[in-house]
Amino acid sequence: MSGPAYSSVNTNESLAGINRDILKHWQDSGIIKEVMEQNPKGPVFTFLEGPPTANGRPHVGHAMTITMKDIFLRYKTMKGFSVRRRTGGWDCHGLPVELQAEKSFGIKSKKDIEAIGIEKFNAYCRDSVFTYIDEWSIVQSSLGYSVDQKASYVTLKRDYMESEWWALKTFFDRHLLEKDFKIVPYCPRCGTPLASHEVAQGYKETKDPSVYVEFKAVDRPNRYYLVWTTTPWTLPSNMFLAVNPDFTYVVVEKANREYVVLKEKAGSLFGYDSKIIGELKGSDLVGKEYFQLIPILPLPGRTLKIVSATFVGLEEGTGIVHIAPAFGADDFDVGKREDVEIVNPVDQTGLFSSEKLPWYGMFVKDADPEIILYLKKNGLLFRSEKIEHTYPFCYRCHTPLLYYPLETWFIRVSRFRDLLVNNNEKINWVPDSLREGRFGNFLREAKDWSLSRNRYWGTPLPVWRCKNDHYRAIGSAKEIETETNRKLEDLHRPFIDRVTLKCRECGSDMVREPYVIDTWFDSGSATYAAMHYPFEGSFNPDEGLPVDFISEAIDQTRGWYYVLHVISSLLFGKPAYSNVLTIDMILDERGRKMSKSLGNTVLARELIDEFGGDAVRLFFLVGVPWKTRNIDRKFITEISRRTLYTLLNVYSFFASNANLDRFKYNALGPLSNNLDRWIVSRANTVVDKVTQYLDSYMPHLAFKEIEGFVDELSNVYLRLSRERFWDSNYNKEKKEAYSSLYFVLDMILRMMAPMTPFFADFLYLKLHPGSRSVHLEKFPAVDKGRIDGKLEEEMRKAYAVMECVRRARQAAKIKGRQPVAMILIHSQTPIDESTLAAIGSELNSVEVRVITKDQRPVRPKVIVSREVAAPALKSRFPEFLQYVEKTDPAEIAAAMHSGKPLKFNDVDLPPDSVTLAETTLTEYSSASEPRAGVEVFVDTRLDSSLLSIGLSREVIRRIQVLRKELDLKYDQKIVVNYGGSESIIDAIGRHMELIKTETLAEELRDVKTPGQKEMDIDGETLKIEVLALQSSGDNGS
RNA sequence: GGGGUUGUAGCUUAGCAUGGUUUGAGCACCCGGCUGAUAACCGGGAGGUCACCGGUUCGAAUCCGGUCAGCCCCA
Repeated sequence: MSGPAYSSVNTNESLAGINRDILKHWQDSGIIKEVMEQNPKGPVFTFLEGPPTANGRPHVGHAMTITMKDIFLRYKTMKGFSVRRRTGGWDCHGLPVELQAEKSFGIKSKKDIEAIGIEKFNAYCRDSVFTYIDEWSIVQSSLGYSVDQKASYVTLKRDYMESEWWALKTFFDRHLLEKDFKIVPYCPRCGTPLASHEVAQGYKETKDPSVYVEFKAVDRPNRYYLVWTTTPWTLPSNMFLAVNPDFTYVVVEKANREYVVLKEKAGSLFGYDSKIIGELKGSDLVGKEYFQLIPILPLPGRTLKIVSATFVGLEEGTGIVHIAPAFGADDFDVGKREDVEIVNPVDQTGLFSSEKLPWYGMFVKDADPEIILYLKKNGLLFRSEKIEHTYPFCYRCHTPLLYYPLETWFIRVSRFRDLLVNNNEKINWVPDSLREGRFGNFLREAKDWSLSRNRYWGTPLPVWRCKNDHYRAIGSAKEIETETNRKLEDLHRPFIDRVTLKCRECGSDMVREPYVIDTWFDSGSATYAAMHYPFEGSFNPDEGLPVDFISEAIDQTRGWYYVLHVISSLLFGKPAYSNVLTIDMILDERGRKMSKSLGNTVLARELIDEFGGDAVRLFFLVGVPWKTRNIDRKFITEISRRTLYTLLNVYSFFASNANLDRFKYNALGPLSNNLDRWIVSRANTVVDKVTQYLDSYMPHLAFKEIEGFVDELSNVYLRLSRERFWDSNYNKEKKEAYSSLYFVLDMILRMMAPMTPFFADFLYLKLHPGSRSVHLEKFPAVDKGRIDGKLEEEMRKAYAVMECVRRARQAAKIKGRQPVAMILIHSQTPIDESTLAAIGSELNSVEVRVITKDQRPVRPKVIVSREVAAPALKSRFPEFLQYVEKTDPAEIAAAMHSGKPLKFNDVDLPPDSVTLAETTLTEYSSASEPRAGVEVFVDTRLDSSLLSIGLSREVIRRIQVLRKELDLKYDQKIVVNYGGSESIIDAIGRHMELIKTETLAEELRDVKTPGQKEMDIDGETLKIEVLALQSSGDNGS
């Protein structure tokens, strides 16, 4: 004989334990690989992993992106897609890695690195990027991330870097990769420019000087241009003043000097009674000459003059801007436009390097006070104060950054703004607002990409140069190998630095430009470089781009999303991806950003160990993914209990009953019972919605739908169906009930498989003892034929009736198990009586009747509005009250409906003096549910026979409680010894058979025994003892 | 300083694109009930200036403008 078909579950099983067991099952039986290789012939769905760096530990935010990605990988697999590029990826290069290496070596500068040797330094970097690879791997697998970790792309690999070289050479040949002299954010202590995202990390509140200085005009003896700056150290390098040609400027007279400032600023600078002696357009000022403010540095062969610039704004300063082309991007552009030679008296360590200056050898920021003093002495200082603002500091050594002119290699992104914007239109952004918002805005003003870094650990820039300034880009390792006749194992520094080439133009030696590239170029190249394109044939941009799906956190809009988009657009002309799901940050329990300094970072591992992967995944599914959310451990428990433990119990209920009846699921045939047809209809409706939500990348809405359905299954369907499952008669309808419950459970588990992969598989395997994994199954398809919208609507109404009955009973203090004689139901829309039958057991009434509006047991009631009627009637008001009380409300109602104003003793009553309402007849207790349009009336008159049944129900329940206390088995037979007050004994006597069947009692004995427990039922006494019957069927376990 | 985004009960949130009874839920809390799957459930209660100010409108959580705060990005 075979055992039970459906194995039992421990309803207290820990989720973390389930996760571990299922993971082991997957690993032992090769299911993970099998899942990833599903549907080889199916339609293709391509994913791309955004590569993290494994030199840090995965935190809760990483867990969330993993969850989001995996949901869609699993969903698409179950929908029959062949999911491609299902691999991880690791970002390996860059300054943060170097920083860790420096710390570990205990060094601080580039000189130190070169003293150690680049080879040794880079070897350390290479190892350190995988410091936490094991922890990442554990987190990924314990979250169920279904990607091939072994196949991960790694940006430090030779093949990967070689593909980037190919791209860079392509750009070089198209004149998109060029060397330029530009202003870059630069750390004078570290001797390197910083990437914009690095700069962003270092903004701090700081106090800086805020000075207004006077530039003397050439054309008018006493005229001065008033200029504001927070960087006095740049004043010796002033080469222009800039005004906005569209603004209006005024000339203010004060202490024998004429000052030119923006009209709007005259009041705040000179007081509102200042003497304005002239007004000029900005364009009138353009071209005017002025004297050098600090006449020390020579300005070769030119005069100083005012230029026009639209970046001059109204908010800050005086409307006249000091321009030092060496120290600001806007300034630099002016210098370039005017075609002047840049004056830069500051060296690469941030010290004044011109011996002519009195501040020679000082760090520029330290020279600020001295310069202010100099200006004051020379009568050029109008005002000097301090302001607080944010300024970028080096995130590594906290030195204030300088905007400094350097030779840098650029990618000419700005020429392709239109292409970038057009390609953006083809992307499905979730949430939609990013397309036009943050991302779109950024594209419209896309800047040239400053690509080169004066550093060590990165993909080397593959450009060589000879002494005659001929340049050549290399697009493959082979190109070098052929030319040098030497094998090139590693493309990194310092090995690549040793490669010299012969110049094709002049024959002289070429050496490599000594830069590495921005590490963002690495990750942004993932589309093609991960496939070693074009050196291998497995990827073809015509078919392989855009990839179908990527998903990252919001900070990647300007990060990975951007670089992917730029590189793909410039290289292949098309967008890199077509669907993007973006999530926002998880904050700490108090809503603060997680940060190392606050020590409030939550590691992914901690959470998973505590709650299990499924519970953690569920937490991410509640609420809108692209809104910040606070981590809430109590809620993680709560959400899994609400859904997963409920399902566990539903299964447990199913399994224990189905096994008793030896039920085995075969197929879902036609259903005769309304409840069964209803829950199956609901299941299909839910599948339909969930499918739509997942297809539009709204996982949270999909889950919400399932969550609500699980509740409905447990608390409506099962609650109302329990009696049917306990029926000893194993008939066709009971089989249908089992089949329905099984069918619905199966659908739910398959829908949840992408969301809670472990738990869904755990129960699925129990439901399908022969199956290998739910993840090898299909996502449930909607059976439109099973959807009955009208029935669903009817059930909603029936459920509302149930709630009303409970409320009405409670108001009349009649317990649920006390039967009543009559319940009347009125519904605004027709209500189907067969649906009401489904809730019959809950109503517990001898008779249930649907009535029309007129049949309701109510009478009209007149309500007098005292605050309206009393002032009109004055002393007659009490008389009026008496009249209303005595008169038939119907009479007053008729008068009100006549349309004429009401009168009382010849006094006109103001409108709204009385209003009509209804009152329920005293024999009934009523309740209504306006949204469902139903109203119920419970007959509160209980005769002795009803009360007697009620009492016997109470007795049954007490016996059941004792059974439970004794921990008896389902089918354990018992004997009951009872006693108590007269009405109880009478009730037991009258309903002996009912009590026996309900409690599995062989015998009820009216005797006094010492073991009897005494209890109180609404003032009546019941004494009772339950004894297990030692029968032959007792097997003791 | 600029751009984006969010702000609804102690907590998690629905509603907002298409304005319309008293802003719905869940958790936690209090009272009552139910319980032969459930740490479940049901009824009731308390808890909301829908961040704030102003505008449009007969009517605003919803549309518009501004302010404040958090977060992201940029300078």
